[in-house]
Amino acid sequence: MSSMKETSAERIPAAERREQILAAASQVFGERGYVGATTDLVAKQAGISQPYVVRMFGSKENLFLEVLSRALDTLTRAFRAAIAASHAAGEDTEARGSRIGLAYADLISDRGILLSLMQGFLLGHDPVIGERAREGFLEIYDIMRNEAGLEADHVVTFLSHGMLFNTLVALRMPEAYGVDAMATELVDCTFRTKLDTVLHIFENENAKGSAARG
Amino acid sequence: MSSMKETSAERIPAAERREQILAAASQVFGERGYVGATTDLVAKQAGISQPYVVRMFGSKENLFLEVLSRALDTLTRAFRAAIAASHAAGEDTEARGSRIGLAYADLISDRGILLSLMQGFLLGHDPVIGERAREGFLEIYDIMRNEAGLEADHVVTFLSHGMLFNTLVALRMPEAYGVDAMATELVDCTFRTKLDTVLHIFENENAKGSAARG
DNA sequence: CATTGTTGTAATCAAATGATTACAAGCGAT
DNA sequence: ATCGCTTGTAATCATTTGATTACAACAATG
Repeated sequence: MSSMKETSAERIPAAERREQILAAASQVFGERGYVGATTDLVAKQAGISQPYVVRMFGSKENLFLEVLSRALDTLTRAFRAAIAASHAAGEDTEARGSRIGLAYADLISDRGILLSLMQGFLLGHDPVIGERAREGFLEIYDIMRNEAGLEADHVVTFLSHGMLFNTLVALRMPEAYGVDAMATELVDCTFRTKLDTVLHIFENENAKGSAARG
Repeated sequence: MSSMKETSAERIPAAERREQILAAASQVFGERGYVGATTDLVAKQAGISQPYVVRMFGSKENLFLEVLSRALDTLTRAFRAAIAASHAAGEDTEARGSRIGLAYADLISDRGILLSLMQGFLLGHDPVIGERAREGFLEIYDIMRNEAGLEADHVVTFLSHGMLFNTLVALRMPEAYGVDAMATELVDCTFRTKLDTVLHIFENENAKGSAARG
């Protein structure tokens, strides 16, 4: 459906190949982190050779920065759309916050986006990636504060839930849903309306893993 | 004062050396993550040779697992102490939640603890570390739910704030305090009563870095 | 003082990995 | 067709790094 290994070695325009690599990198970086991901894994996921990945982006660091920027861009775009819709509907800040929350949760459909962001946030010590990650986080805060017009406390609460959301996804806690009672309750209570989507994603992921092994 | 490079090559009992290594590893793993940290960096931080680190724990993975377990243990101990104190004082669940929150925030005095935990949470894909991290997270949830007696929603809100707390520390956002207006407000609003502690820690860290360079 | 176990390191290994080089193969324009 | 640009890989490099080995220094014990 979405992005299997597909396309094995045919000639494809660089711009299109670039998108494939970015999609693959988003998944791999999101799953293994910046250091844990290898350019070879990204290449295999994109169905091309490792040197091509490096040449296309110059370095692994540049590739990650590009993934980070894309993720940030997708997120800010989604937030601004939600804010515009909220303004058009004449909602109060409470409703606006909820609407943005929905937009955020929708991004889970591509795990790579939220997880690559989260992985970036844990790289604060890195001189270049860390700086970019801080900048991105502050941009999100700024949008909610000054474009959505939410109170500081409201934004902090929102971001808090977002971080738990990301953490549970990174932890693969949904895999324990229905297995462990505490996990089930925690996941239930965290993902709420997006529970079905989340469980569906992890089901697919597990099935894929089993198929690969079997 | 706390843990500089100290003790250069003297003979020290294995048990004590073990603690030094664990303290060093907690810092290094918290800062660079499991993959990004090297046994050599841990060794240098502990003031010993790299092979000794590996031999003492068998493998880097075992070392991380031990750091993770220690961090979890410190945290659960602090929580249980707070819960006991709250019960002794006959507080309601609201006050109990606040008290546990204080206990959590106090752990920031050793950045390694919270950051190593957080780094562990992002390793959900790892068969062994991921499993241990899930188990640890659920143990925390279980304590708050069944020992502190908090409602599920209350616990989720609590954990949410904790994850934002950790994320901002990992991002080194406090370094932008007083520099960037948005960052200042965000940090202010997230760390609240622990603001002084947090800023103090980052000041020391920066000073140490400058001293090392200069 | 020899013996034995503990504490520690220098040297080195093998594997992983990001990056580079050289080269091949397709495709469009003249 | 062939020249030149784009798309792609195989082979290889240099570094990093977790782990291993061999050995040294010291301390306790008899």
